[in-house]
Amino acid sequence: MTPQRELIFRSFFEMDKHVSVDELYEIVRSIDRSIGYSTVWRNLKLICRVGLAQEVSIGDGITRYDRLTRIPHGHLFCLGCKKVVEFNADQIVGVLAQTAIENDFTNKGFKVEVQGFCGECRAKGSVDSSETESVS
Amino acid sequence: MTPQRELIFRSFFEMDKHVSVDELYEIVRSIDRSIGYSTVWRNLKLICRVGLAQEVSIGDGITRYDRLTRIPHGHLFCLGCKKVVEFNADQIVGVLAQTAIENDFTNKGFKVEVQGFCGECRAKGSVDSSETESVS
DNA sequence: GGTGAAAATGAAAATCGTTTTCATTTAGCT
DNA sequence: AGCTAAATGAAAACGATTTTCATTTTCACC
Repeated sequence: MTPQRELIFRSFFEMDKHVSVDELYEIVRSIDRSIGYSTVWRNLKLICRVGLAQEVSIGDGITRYDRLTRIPHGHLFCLGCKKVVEFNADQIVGVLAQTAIENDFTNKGFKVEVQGFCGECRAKGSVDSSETESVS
Repeated sequence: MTPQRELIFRSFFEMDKHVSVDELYEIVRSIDRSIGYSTVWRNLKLICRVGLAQEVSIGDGITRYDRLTRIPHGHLFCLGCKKVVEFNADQIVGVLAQTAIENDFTNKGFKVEVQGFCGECRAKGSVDSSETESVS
């Protein structure tokens, strides 16, 4: 356990939101100026590999890292301000587990994401009306 | 409506799986050798913009395009062979809609993805046991 | 407390999918 | 047919991710 790794791990698990490599890089850099970008990247990958986080893409080309808790949750993703709100997915996991079984899959994880606009963005009028109701 | 666009649209909507730009490019190219990559890319973006498809990322860095039907569905994604199986998500949309309302979001779409291993991959033993149960 | 092998780091470069640019062609309207 | 806006194709630009490699550090073992 190098001091760099310790700092990266600590910083990551203290976050209350999904960070990108750049974001975490800036954070650890404010504490230790000498840490390299690739070290941050490699350690985030490591955290994923050992199952403590997972990569999430919200469509803007930037990979973010979502700390995995024992509490199943999904994400509400605001198309306006890019805010991410987590919600409890207890009701959904059962359905998904059943679905996996029915399709002869072993379930190793899931992602549930709802895209939309939050109240603030609706109030600000930053709602792109060209967005169509979509269904995956 | 240019002939290139028509070919790209037709080809895309005939597909029964999610295609990447490269895949669709190869397909239309086997019919019209002169079509450019950027034309395929632009038309896929266009299809998304008008709400007939949506981009999906399954974590391998390649964006695929999922034709939108009126039938809500989720995806079972095999970590072994990368196969994607769709499943009906009727049971889940209600929960998600309710969740959106509770969080003051207007629901514009959703994604439900289950990662795991399909029966074939389990039989072939191509199951990476380092994969941990994960929960988003 | 040394010692050596394996692992981790930092800087830079490579990679590769995506996106833009721009000159040219084409479609669609009158 | 003539005009304008839109679409196309080739190439270049872009940018996040990933690899390379020389150097440093950790850690197990003596």
